[in-house]
Amino acid sequence: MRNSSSARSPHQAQDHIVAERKRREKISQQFIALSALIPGLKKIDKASVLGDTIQHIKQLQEQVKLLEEQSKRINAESVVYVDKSKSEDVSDTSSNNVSLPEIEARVLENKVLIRIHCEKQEGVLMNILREIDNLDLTVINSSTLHFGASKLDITIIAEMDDEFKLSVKELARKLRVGLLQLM
Amino acid sequence: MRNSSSARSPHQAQDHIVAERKRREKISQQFIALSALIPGLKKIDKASVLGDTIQHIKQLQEQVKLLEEQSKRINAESVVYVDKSKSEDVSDTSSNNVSLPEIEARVLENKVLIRIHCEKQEGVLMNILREIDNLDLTVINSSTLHFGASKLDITIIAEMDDEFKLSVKELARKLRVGLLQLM
DNA sequence: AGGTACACGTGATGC
DNA sequence: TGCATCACGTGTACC
Repeated sequence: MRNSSSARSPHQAQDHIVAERKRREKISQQFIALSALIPGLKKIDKASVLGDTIQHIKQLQEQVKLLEEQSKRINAESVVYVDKSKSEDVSDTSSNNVSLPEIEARVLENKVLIRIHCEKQEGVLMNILREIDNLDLTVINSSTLHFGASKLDITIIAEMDDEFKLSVKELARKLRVGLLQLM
Repeated sequence: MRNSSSARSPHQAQDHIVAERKRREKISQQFIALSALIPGLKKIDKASVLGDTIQHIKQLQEQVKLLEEQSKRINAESVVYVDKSKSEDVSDTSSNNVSLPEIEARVLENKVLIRIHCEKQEGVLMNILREIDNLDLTVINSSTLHFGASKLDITIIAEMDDEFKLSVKELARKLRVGLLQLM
């Protein structure tokens, strides 16, 4: 109604205007602030800001969910737990009980550390050493520890010739190939 | 000006009104959609929605950043390559400096294998053994190999008392806590 | 009552 | 010329 229920004294009307101005200003500022948080925002009209914000939030939430799942996986119980949560998934649901050997290789300058965690078996060490020899590595030190009744934990420190350096990946792969065929 | 520069024919004026209505409706809908994405939102006025959205986005972005860093750490930090045919990417672009010790624990029946790969340092072995003693473990065998000039690779086989069994996770965690405070 | 919040119609501006 | 977007003042409703 033009002027029935809403009677307002002049100062009230002015207050109203000012208040509304302030409200708009606040919202406007937040739109600006929000825009700054949305990457790759080209149009800055309200609808676009809101739309892109919605998309961005969805994307972020999805990403967080994924990363957290991954994080859970890592911290989940496995037979092997490596500190720094840097772990290899060893939990093998589909695997057969005849556990395959685990082979790990590290390279430091021209030295290489090779570690094999495997089933106790006749002649394993010899085969490993032969394999290492094939790779032109010189053994500097080695240790063979018996773990329980059935497992062996072998660690070897070796030296690489300068003219024949390998990446850790290649190394582990070659060792695996060499070892698997005799198990 | 009341009616100088802005002359509008009746249907134009009506179009204007309708268009504006549509625009407002769109924005309004997006506010609703946005509200649904913000957890723990109590007030639903525009200012609050925008404010909480801003906060939520910041929080999400922070979280993503953290998780991604952690993820990088996990996938990159080490030069370790474990077999199981699952290739680890070893490429380390953002590698960090002072490598923390890597602690690994395995449990087999009442035996436990503990392996620590860390910087060469005075008294490391003693501290480890003390820590192991604190955990009521009995050392059966151990090996300390020097890897290059700066690294140590220590492997220990120990026995757990039946009445004090630990999970590998607890074990590694306790060892880490015990070790980190002296590095 | 006094404060807060909203939707509306309207004039202005920029492509 | 139109079309889209905005800020404004205003009426209204809720507590």
